[in-house]
Amino acid sequence: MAASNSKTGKAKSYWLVKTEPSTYSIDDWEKEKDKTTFWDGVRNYQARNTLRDLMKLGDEVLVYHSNAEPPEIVGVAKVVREGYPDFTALDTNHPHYDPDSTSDNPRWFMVDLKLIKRFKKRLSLAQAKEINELSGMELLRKGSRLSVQPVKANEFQAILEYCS
DNA sequence: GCCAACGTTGGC
DNA sequence: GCCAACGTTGGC
Repeated sequence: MAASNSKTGKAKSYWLVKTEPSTYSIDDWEKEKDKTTFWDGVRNYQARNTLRDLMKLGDEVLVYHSNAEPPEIVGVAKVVREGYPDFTALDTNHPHYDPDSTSDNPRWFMVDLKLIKRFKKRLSLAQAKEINELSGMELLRKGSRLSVQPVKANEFQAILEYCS
């Protein structure tokens, strides 16, 4: 039986988000009030659509450190607020400001995520490549750059098992 | 630091 | 609508 989402009763979905630890790491996240943060700054349409339309309350999200040594999956978060306009795109003083996004017609979206697990045993990209179950993972696709991406239930499960 | 892969822009 | 040029991502 598939895990169900406690809020909607529908099947839970799984995702992965990337962050560069030199900018925002899981340690920074840990210090947030209620371990909750808004996932701003995504400026890619496919990822935007995921944030706006697909990520639902209670969905679980792998946290990945990109541009890191080593690059690795470091924990799990969950969606605590569904898609809403990314206000940093509307703020002229913000580095993520986008003049083409307006409050009437917002172009970029974000969700709120709460950190729920820090892996004691992290899964590096190199290690992930050794796990058969993960061979089809979007993260492992050559040239994959999507910063918000879907994860299959069996992939999520395999990663949890490895990291616990 | 290098560079392959990718998404976006803009001339035509 | 094509596609070259460009900027960015992100592993190595």
